Amino acid sequence: MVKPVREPAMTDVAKLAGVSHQTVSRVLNDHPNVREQTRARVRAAITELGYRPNRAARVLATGTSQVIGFVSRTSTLYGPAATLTALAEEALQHGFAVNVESVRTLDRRPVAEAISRLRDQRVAGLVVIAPVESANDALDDLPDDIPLVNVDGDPRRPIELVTVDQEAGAYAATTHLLAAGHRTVWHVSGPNDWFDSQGRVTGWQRALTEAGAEVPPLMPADWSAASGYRTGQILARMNDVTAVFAANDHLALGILRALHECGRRVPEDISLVGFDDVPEAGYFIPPLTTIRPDFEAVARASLELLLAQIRTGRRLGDRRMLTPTLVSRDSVAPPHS
Amino acid sequence: MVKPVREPAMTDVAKLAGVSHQTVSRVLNDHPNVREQTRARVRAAITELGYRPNRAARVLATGTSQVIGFVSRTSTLYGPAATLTALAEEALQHGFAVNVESVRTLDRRPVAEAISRLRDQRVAGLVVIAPVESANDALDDLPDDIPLVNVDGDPRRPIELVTVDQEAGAYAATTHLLAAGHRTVWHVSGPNDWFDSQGRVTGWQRALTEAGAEVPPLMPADWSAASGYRTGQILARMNDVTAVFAANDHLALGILRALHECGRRVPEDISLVGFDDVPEAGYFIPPLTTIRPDFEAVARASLELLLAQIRTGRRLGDRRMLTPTLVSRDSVAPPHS
DNA sequence: GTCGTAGTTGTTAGCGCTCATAATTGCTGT
DNA sequence: ACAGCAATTATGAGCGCTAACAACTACGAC
Repeated sequence: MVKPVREPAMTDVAKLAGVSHQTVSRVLNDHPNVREQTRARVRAAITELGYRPNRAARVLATGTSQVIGFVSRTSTLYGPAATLTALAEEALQHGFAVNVESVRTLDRRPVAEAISRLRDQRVAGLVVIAPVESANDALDDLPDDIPLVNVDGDPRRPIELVTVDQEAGAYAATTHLLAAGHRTVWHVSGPNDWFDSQGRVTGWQRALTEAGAEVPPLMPADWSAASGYRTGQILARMNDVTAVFAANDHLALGILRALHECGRRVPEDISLVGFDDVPEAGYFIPPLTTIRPDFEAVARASLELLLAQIRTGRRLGDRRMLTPTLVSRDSVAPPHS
Repeated sequence: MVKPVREPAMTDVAKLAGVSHQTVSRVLNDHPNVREQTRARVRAAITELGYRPNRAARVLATGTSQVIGFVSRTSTLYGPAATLTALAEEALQHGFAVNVESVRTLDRRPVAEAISRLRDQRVAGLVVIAPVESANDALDDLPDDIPLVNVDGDPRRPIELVTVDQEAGAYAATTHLLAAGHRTVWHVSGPNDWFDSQGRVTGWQRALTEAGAEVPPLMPADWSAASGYRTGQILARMNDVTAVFAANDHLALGILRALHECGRRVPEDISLVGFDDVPEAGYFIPPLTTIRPDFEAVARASLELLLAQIRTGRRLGDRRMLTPTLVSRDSVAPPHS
């Protein structure tokens, strides 16, 4: 590991193949106008030497890399994790690698620093998961000559945005509950600085209002099962509650347990709908009816918008809003009067 | 975004500050022997121009980057996701970025290719999550001059390895159940090509054997709640089963639901212990007693071993085995005779 | 036989940085 | 005031690649 011999470079390959380094470069980049025979000789030399092109040199020479920067909060929340893995794989299909910067909080400073580090590496573009305002602020500092896609970000900002239609999802969830015969639906929301939360609240309210149903007070929580549990304990004690829409599945899980402990049955006494369709949602007790966003589609759309920017060289202001679907399972039933 | 002016480079800063580019380099790298006044002038020029150092050029010049390559299977399994985020953050503390390569399968080829791509970028080191044999095979091709840490890999291979002591965890789970008074413990295992699964099976068997308990047949499954559910349906029909150790929490969730549906109560009729302590395990019905590996510690240890290799310039053959702890909740009780 | 042309290959000059080294500066002490 | 020395700063040569252009091959047309 003490560097005894330096790794073979293009010139070494060239020498061995008896051509110029430029020809090697041509072969590597699949340029036309290289005789088949020469190409073969170069290929042979490459494998013989175990040559691997130096990306850094290429980046330096071309001014751009085949790497996409990804910024997200450190967390094991299902959504971001699912988006990341999907994105990495999708990027690979297009010949890009993904460079991840995790930040501990979504405050402006740390997000801006993460972006800055990524830019130092001359990433070809940036995908930022910015579900709260402060993270969006960090994007303001960016010059508009760098390809950028904002996932789950502020819908009011004029940059490329890919997002799940939270409002439509929440609307569907609420309507589904109403359609089952419930007079109204309670909502346990996520942190109120998240756009996701805000959208879900809006959709819930709209569904209620349109249906002429009373809008009960909001039950605020965060995304955790723990806070769902606490909220559930309150819900269980209010006997006019017959239907609840939880802002995500883990919240729903906590609620489920609280209701169970208090002897309120789901769906017989109370109906419940979640959001996210985490892989295990179908195995809750009872299996949870929930809203399923397509995270792979989010990743695909993000990459698409990003590549379009990289290709054309400028912001296009495109947006993609993906409508989630309702997955009906066993946690919803008509109220017993 | 059409590149009208090129980004400022070191020489531009130098010119503005009235020094040589080398002095700028010194300031950037915190070298001593720069007069305070000069340093200030350079700093001023840097901010005035909005200069950002070009990483690629630095990599080219030094032959090494400040980036760590990470290879893992595309998945939303809790363990790998948790390890990744923890690693990314830990790496940052040490001035490293993390470059993620997701692979769709853990077969040798795709893993080897992922590693190869990372090496093209001259990453300073590699962290590979290789929980099955085929992924480990891909590591054999690597020359030993590249820093490497294998997470959850084959314990028999002589490379740096960080792993959770699966066997100890399984042993603790099984013993816990035995200590509650159960005559024996059934085990629902993960995919049998995973080392994690194998270790858990071994630990379970050892605990049983040492206690002189009968070793019941293994119930094979994969990591999913769905397969836990299917297995649980069988378990529920066998009335000599009083205690079950599930290879992970999601499996346990599926089992919980199957048992519930069949009218078998947990823990009154059957006790259950899981593995992983996913954030929501405490909100299952009933709250799940489980084994908690410390994924942050895994990330920390991995980075430590990797940095040691990077520093010293060679493989040290170090290993770290992290003992998980038992988190006792409500899914275990004595059998009623 | 010479010229044009397309197809192929080679040459040169950077990209922006760090390293090794050389040159300069500012202080000592005498 | 000047050698002597350390602290500071400057110079030049790469790192391995690509882009632009130059140059060399055939080969048929004139």
